[in-house]
Amino acid sequence: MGKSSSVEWKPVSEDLAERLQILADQVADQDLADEADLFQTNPKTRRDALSTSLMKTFRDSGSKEAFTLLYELNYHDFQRRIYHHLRRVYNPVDASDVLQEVFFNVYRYPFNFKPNSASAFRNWTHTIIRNTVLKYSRKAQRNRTLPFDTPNRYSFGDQEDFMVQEPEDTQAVNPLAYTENLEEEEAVGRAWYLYLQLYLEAFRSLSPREKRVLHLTEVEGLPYREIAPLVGGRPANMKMIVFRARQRIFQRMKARFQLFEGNLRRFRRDRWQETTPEPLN
DNA sequence: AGTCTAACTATCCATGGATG
DNA sequence: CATCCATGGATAGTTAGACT
Repeated sequence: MGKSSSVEWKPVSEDLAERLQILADQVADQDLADEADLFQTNPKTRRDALSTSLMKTFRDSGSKEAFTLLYELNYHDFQRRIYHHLRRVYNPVDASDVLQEVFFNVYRYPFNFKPNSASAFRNWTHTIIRNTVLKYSRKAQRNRTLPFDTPNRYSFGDQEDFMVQEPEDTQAVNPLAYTENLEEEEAVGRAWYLYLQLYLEAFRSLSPREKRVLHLTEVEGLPYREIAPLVGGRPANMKMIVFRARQRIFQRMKARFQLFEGNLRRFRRDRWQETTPEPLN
């Protein structure tokens, strides 16, 4: 059962009922039409259920109007819930940034939403709000942290003052750091490319069935119960195929890395011997 | 040796009752 | 009423033993 907010809901647009009706007709969703009617008679208790319906519509159809309506219906309540979470956070966080990020996440990950109850939207967004507040709080914490050896208190004669911890200037560009980052990026890029090459080589050594199951699991993201009928077998068996395939890939990559390391050591030793002059007797 | 199955553990997430 | 927290369901990951 949904815990609808006690905060008075204020209609953002006067033609809400009409817009809901048009949307329900457009996507031919009777459930949405019904929820829109119930909401008209009792906006206080039916907002969660209507939002759940709208979110389902947005997830399935990608309708921008559905998302706009979701925003209009919920942003007051979201703001209130964000402020509630921020009360327990010590670092300075901008509530409007969090609100924006929360709606951005709703927009970006609609496929994560599972409308299995009327309060599904409320519960789902509760988690998003909490996690977003935590994320911003941690970020603020990091930006306020000083190195261990930085004095946070200094004195002038008999006067003492505490150093004000200012947020870092994220816009500032340090040339040395910029060059280091560039070199680091290139090194990471090369390592990643090598890693992918070895993975591909190991993947090719798998049986066609193993390749298919691994692809369906890791690329398509299907659960085992959906993969089982596609390739034949039971879900438990799919687990084992994936488990074994990953083990094989790991073993093969490990062997190749060891070979690679051995060759590198030999190469370095040979070069050292070539370039080092004979000791004088 | 390779494959399948069942059983167990770990983790995530939604839910609903308890609490202040 | 808002929030906390224990609980249970769903799913993934792992292990062990039976089977071919």
